[in-house]
Amino acid sequence: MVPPTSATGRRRLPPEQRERQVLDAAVRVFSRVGFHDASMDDVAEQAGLSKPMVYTHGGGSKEELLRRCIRREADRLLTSVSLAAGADRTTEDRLRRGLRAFFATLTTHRDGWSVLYRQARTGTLADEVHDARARIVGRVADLLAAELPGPDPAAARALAAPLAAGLVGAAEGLADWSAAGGTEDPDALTELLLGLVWTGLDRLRER
Amino acid sequence: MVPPTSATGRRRLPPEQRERQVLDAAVRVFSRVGFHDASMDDVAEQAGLSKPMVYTHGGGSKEELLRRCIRREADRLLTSVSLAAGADRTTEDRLRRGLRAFFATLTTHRDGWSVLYRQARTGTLADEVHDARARIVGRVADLLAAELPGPDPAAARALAAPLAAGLVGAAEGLADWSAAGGTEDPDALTELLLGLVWTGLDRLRER
Amino acid sequence: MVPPTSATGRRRLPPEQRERQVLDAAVRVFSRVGFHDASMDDVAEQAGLSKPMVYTHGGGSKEELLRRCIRREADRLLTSVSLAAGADRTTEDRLRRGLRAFFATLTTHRDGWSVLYRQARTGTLADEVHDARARIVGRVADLLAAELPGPDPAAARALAAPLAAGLVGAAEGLADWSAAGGTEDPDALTELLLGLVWTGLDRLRER
Amino acid sequence: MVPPTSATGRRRLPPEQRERQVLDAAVRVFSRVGFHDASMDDVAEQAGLSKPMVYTHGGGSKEELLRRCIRREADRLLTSVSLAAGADRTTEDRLRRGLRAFFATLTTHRDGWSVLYRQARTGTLADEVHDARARIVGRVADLLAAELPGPDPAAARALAAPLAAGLVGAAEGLADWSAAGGTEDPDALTELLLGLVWTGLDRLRER
DNA sequence: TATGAATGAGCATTCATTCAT
DNA sequence: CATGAATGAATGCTCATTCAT
Repeated sequence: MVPPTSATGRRRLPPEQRERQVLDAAVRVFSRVGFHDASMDDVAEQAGLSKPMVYTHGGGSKEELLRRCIRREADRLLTSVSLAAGADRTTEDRLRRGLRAFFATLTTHRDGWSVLYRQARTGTLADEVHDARARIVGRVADLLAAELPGPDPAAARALAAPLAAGLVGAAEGLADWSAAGGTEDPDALTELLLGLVWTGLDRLRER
Repeated sequence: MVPPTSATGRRRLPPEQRERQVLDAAVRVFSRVGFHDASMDDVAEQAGLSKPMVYTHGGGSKEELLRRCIRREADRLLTSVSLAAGADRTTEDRLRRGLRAFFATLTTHRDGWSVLYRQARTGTLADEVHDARARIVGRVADLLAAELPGPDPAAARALAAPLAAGLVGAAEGLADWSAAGGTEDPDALTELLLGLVWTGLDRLRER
Repeated sequence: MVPPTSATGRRRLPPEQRERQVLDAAVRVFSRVGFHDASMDDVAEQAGLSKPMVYTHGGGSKEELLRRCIRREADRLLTSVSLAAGADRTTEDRLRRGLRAFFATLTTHRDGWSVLYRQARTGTLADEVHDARARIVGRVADLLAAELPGPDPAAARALAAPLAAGLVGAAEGLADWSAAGGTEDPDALTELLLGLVWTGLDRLRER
Repeated sequence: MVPPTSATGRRRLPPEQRERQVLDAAVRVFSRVGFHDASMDDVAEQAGLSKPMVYTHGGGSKEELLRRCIRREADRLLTSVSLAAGADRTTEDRLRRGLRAFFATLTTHRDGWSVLYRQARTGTLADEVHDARARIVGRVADLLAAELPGPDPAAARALAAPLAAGLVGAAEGLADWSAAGGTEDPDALTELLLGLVWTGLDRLRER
């Protein structure tokens, strides 16, 4: 009469846990073989569930499943960076802490990073990815805008937007370099990026 | 009696023109709907050719077709940047000219850029894309290494590599911002990026 | 409330029945239009199933499907002949009964015979067919070798092999003749063949 | 002004030679990879001609090309056997000589034999192959009918038909055995077959 | 005449998705 | 709730065949 509480915990899990189970599997599979080359069977197998379960708890379609993966990973990254950059004194410190959180999250959740940055940058889901990245860039832009001097906040915001885009792009570039064999130490990556964008190449070369 | 010299040019073209025709169509289609969601029928239709022509002049498989697209667009970008950055006096000038060429090429060949940077970052062709980007980053690293002072060239190279990765990433981020509604003026983009990486955020904010 | 037990039996059948269903259809289609000219669509339609079912229960590829057909039909023939020839007294009787079973099986399963003897005698599957036929010839050779006198069993085997090849070939030739309008009566066919190979043309003509 | 009489003899051959060239190539290619797996490109390449030439001189379609190959090889075999069996005294001698010619032709023209006996025994061309073989069987039946005693020629013919079918089948079976590693000596093959069908297994085992 | 170049049409195979249980 | 079994719809690729030269 007691429901089987086997090691796998097969039966009767609350929906939230099921969704997490499904998303975890999806993120892992998508990051490994790529969204298009991954089959729903693969996801189901990775999750240890049947395919209909994946559909039930994954949004009902493969595309929606990826969408949810992207959202979750973007949120994770955003939250992490926001929290870290939150309450420090100097701009440089806030930048440093934010970047460190960025790199640390990447390193810890490589699968999520891969789903967020390598999948589906064209096609139907391009917008989703674009939005996810835009949120991050926007948050960084907020940060920068608050620091840029001048009487006109609108002008500061207008300048901050492309700077944030470049800054985040630079971080991504460094992340790629890291993944391709560069250091994985978040602190080192952070200092490299600060050297580039904070100090400026100009002064860097005079060192 | 006049041979059909119509715009479509249905019959009897030299192989080089055919290949260009096929690659042009492929780049366009791949950039619009994405490699995986694009069918060879789509490419053929876009090219105004039959599918066998696409196979004959496109390398024999869909994957090889994308490979050739990637190579062509990477070469285009690399050549453009290399030529522009070539023979100027100051480092800043060379950086400025190189960046300007980078942004100008992107703006002029948005489809190619998309194929190069947004397709196939996972799966079998990931390496091809990675190599293409690595060549560009490598070229930038050469440029930077030559400018960095210090007695040890190896150390300069070691520092230049991540800086180049970050620099190119920043350029890509700005390119995204440009595509998403920011300015398309190569000069403006260049100055933005120079402000970020050359001058440094530090001094930028003191302005 | 009654589950659909219609003749077509569309849903939920045990795998064995499905496999039989698929193989039956394949044998029929292959024998009618030939392996190469038959499409998997044809097989699916003949089976009253969807194409994926044919792949699932037919081995996963067209070639493997034919392979399984060949094996099944060869087994059927071999079993039938072996059982019949088994335990009789005189050599002539055993030969007669074996031949009778051979012809009876052919007549009853013309499609299977066609798949076994007329498909794929070239190409990748030639070996499979060759092996299937060789097993039959080998069994007949065993039979003959046991009857041939002489002290040296190896020599008997060496002589039996080509004789068996000829004997089976003669049976096949008669089967063709039968299919082309000759009698289909297994007994009559058997006597004809016995007259040829047992009595010998020599004495036949003296009758 | 003189036409190029290069080693390959490329230009301006009489149609008959062209047809032979094409058929030779086709027989070779078909026998090597099988009719269905052979492409017209393969045939053209083997012939050292362009594909349109193959169409022009090969009957206009792949199927017709095979048809002509089959006919030619069947004629070759039939002529050879008929000539050999023609004018001898005893039945046994005529049978022996005919068989010898049969085996000799097989051995000498394995490609032709393969085209005749292994290709297209199902599908559209089955009839063609069947007819070719039937002509051979019919000729043998004529031979046998003339030798069978009895007052009624029709009865003799009726008996001769299945016997001939069996006899030719036996020869084919031996030919297969020969190709699979048995002796290739026509005389040995002939004696084996004579032992089987002329003397009879009955007396063979008393030896 | 002889051919390089072009295509229409077909076919094996794979999955995302959904019932019947 | 959970699933094994089933399928509709695509898609990559090939090849016999035919023009334009």
